[in-house]
Parts: sequence; C-alpha cells; structure tokens
Amino acid sequence: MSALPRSYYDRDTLAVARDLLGCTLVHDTPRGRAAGRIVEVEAYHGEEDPACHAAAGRTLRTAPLYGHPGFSYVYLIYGMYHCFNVVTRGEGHPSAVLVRALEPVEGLDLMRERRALRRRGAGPLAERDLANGPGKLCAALGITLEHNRADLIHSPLRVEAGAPPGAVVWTPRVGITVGTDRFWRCFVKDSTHVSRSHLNRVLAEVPRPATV
DNA sequence: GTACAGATAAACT
DNA sequence: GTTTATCTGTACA
Repeated sequence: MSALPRSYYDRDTLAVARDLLGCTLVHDTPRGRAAGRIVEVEAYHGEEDPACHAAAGRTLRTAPLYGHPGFSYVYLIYGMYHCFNVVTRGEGHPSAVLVRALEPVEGLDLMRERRALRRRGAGPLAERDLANGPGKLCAALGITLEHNRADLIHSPLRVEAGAPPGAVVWTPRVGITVGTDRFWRCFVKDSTHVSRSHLNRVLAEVPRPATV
C-alpha cells in the first residue's frame, strides 16, 4: 500500500474530509507500525471560518495551513494533547482536515503501551478507547509536534486508500465556541469508534454541505 | 449512564 | 497574562 498522492489533498476541503473516511492513517516507527481506519474528521476552512486557526491570520503556528497540501499540521492543545491535521487545497488557501478518530487496525499493543503512559491508575484500555478522539489517536500513533509540517506523501507518517464507508453523518464541529453553524464534522454512521458518542444522538444530521 | 474540575505548555496579545 | 479544534478521574444517578 502506498500513500495517497498530493493531488488527493489539493481539492475542496469538505470533499477531502469526506473521502478520508475509510482510509488508513499509518505511522511506521522503530518500535513498529501502528495504523487505524479513519472514522471521524472535521474540516477547517480558510480565514473566513471563525473556528479555523487561520482566522487569526498567518502566524508562526498557523504557517503550515498556508503551505502545500498533503503536509501535516500538528499542534499542542490544552498543554497536554496533540491534534493531527492534513493540509488541503493549494498554497495560500489555509485549510485542513482534523482527524478525530480511528478504528485501530494494526499495532494494537503498541497503541496500548503509548496510551497507557498518559494514564495514572486505571486498568487496561478497551480497543475502542485507544484512538476514539483527536488527542488519543495522536498518543496511540506517537504523533507529536516533531511531526508538524511532515510531508505525508514521503514520510513514515502517511494516509493510504481504504474501503469507502457506508453511510456518513455531518454535524457541527466539536469543542469550539464559534462557527458552530457549519456542519463540517463528518463521521461513519455505524462506527463504534467515533469520539464523544454521547453527543451524537442529539446533534442534527444534514446532507453533505455545499463545497467550499 | 451524565456532570464537573483540573491538568499543563505553546502561541499569541 | 490569556487562550486553547482534550482527556481523565471522581462523584452521583
């Protein structure tokens, strides 16, 4: 299996978000391979999207969003967790897709080890809790700030094609206080590996939004 | 099952 | 000094 080509990411951000569902996020390291099927994503699009980090303009932190498609944008959130994005569209159009949840496929033991490092007491983690959140999947795959601005086409960190999912659902994005009117979160409807499952029932479902 | 407090550091004002 | 695209343990139903 090879990485998705750069042209895949140089498209409408919502289309890329939708199409990434069912693909596999893979990270090869000296400790082994960890991989998971992408089941939940969010689109962040342009300086006019108030929830996009680029809404604050181009800074040291947001520079990757303005760069080439097919590169990563990783940042630290709440001082403890990392969030992994893939940059979409051409240079100068600051937009990206946040990967929010994976269904573990390969390297489950490695994922469990990495995740356990972050927990205090606690028993063994259930398979569904390994990567069902943006911070969790970064921990499980060993993604840190050093993977910011990585070229996902030529890197141990990459996205590979996978079987398209069945029905998908679009809802407002999670964890933000602005831009909640845009239904730019997308997840595999039947997946048991989606984040914040307790919210999913009350959120409205809409057809695929217009392209951006 | 739901609700809440607290952890913790980089970037930005 | 403030903000933050989160997660976890504890408390309670």
